[in-house]
Amino acid sequence: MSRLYNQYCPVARVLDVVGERWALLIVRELLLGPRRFTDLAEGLPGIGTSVLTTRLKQLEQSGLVRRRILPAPAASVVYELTEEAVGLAGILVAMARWGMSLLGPRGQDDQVNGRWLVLALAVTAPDARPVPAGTYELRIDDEVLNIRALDGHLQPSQGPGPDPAATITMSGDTLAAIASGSLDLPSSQADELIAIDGDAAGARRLLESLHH
Amino acid sequence: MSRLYNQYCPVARVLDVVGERWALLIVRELLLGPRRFTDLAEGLPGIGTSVLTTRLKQLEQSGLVRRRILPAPAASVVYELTEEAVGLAGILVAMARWGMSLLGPRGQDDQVNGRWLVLALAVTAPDARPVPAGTYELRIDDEVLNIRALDGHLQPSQGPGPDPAATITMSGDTLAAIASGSLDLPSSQADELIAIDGDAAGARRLLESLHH
DNA sequence: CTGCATCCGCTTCGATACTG
DNA sequence: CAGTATCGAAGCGGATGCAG
Repeated sequence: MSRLYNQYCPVARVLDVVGERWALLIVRELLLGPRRFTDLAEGLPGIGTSVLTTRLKQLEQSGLVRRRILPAPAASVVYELTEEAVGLAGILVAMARWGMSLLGPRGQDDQVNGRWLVLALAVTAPDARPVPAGTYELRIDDEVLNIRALDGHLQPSQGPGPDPAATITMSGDTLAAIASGSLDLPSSQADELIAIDGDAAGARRLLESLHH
Repeated sequence: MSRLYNQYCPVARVLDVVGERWALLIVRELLLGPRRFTDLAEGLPGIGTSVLTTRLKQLEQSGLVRRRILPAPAASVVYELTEEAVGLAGILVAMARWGMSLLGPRGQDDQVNGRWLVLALAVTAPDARPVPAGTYELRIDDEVLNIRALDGHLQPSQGPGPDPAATITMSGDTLAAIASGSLDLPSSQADELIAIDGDAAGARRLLESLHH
């Protein structure tokens, strides 16, 4: 078991469960949908597989993560959040919102990942101009994600979007550049780096909300 | 510097700054007002003074905590949250809300502290029946705290309340018993353990919201 | 190939003792 | 009171090994 604070305090109890290194980032990875062990390891550079194993076991024991074996023919193991863990989303959202102010310019050795920034996008968008309702599919570095927009609220998840209003293709580097503000969105440079198929206006509105 | 994740992700950036052990609990302690080094150490059982020193330096360097020397005649050192850190309150609130479901019955060796539960009180109250507006002073184990209620929102802070509508005196154990549900509030047993001076109805309403 | 377990060098933590 | 010094124990990161 992890080292406990032994405090009768709700905040301390949360930290008992997800306060150790990597734990909340694992939850972040699973927020967009189930993932396999190696996918998680890849999305968490530097974690070390033994720590990942330990954390997954701890999270499973805490009832936050479920280990599930996909039905044939896949037959592989995936990890997914339980219903208990959906409450954690509120914490992640609060962290992501405040963290946007800490993001600053992209550091020398900062890794970039499409799912991280899609999450950031979904969290910051409600503060910006509303995005037209619909599903937007994002293809970022060979990863396919989607965001469902409904009355100002944005729900991100992994996989192709069902009946997308627009499909946006770009690199993670480009998305990071938008987030950092180093790439202006209404620019010819941006048009070269971003391919939009479908509702271009809505897609632009979505991306604009990442940096405002 | 602390070990960084090196991810261009708002959540990871937050964890870079407050993700290490004890960091968020230090912020929790400071949420109710400035505190001295030894007060912090006392409110964080098991921390070890060298870790506390390290964390305070890191938080100061991150611009979240300010080290201030009180004017004469006190002339002692206090630590307080900066304006940057107020955004952290949203994270703590999200954690406290979700953490209430993890709280459960009080464990064998769970420490109890008035400020922790006052924080819990302030966070859960908006979900319950509204508390009449006004300031409520809480005296818990020789610690004096207060909660300002205004249209459903509760703002806790340390020290005596200005012009309190009611003064509530009780032990931390009693407050924990209410939170855990092991002590029913409208009961003769509770009346013996809780002393209310002033607006008893409002005070009861406040305490009721801790367990609903 | 995936999903770990094991080992090792290093860092961090917890606890206590000590100092201006 | 406000820390610094110290030291054993625990945890982490990286590499490697290996079974299904």
